Amino acid sequence: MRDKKNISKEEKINNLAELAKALGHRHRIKIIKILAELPEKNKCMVSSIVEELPIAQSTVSQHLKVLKEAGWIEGSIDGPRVCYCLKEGVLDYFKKEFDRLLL
Amino acid sequence: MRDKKNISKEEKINNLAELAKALGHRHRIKIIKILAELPEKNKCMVSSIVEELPIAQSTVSQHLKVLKEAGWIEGSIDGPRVCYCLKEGVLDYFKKEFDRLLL
DNA sequence: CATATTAATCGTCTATTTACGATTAATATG
DNA sequence: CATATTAATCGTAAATAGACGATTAATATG
Repeated sequence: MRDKKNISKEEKINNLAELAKALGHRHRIKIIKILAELPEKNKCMVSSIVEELPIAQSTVSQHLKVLKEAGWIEGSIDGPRVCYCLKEGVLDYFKKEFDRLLL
Repeated sequence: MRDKKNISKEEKINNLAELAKALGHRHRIKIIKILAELPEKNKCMVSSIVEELPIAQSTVSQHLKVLKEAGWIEGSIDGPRVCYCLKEGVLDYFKKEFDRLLL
């Protein structure tokens, strides 16, 4: 989900596939869920996410990278911390693309 | 998406993850698209799907297996042919679960 | 019954994914 | 400045995924 404008149908399929693939792991769904449940516009630091998952910090970091590269989340630096949040509108974007492609 | 009733939240996450993971490949999205665009209640034989994809028959067969096991599609035997269709209501089911879990 | 058609499965190869601990880099703090 | 905190990256191991051609199994058909 790099750029939403001017992309071909084929690219839309690749796009949706990449988003779906990134969604396709229980720990990553959990991460998205955590971020989706944050109060409006809030961000969540990595250590909080790590606490909520039964896997190592380095593994969480890898999952965050997958989600970021697919376009689900974005991070920002806050001192020695890094905070993540869902990309604006990404839940709707995913559903919309799913609909447009398959319904 | 084996059984939609009486499953825990954790199982719902696994469920959604499995559906999303199966959706997360361009050729499998194409297959779902082909089946989604069939006239009401129609089925599509494997050879037709193979024709529409740039990969070998055996590979298509593997993708169909992934989609079937995740609960996206079902197959029925018709003479020497096998015909597939989307599982009834699966597109809505996926969207509903996505919403329930993440919105 | 022999042959053709159709699709699943097998065996194999290569690439990717998922996990971990260890290390590194960046920033805060005493 | 030395140390602590935080998160990314590295290296690695094991498992899974995705592709192929060859084979198999099941059913139709001449």
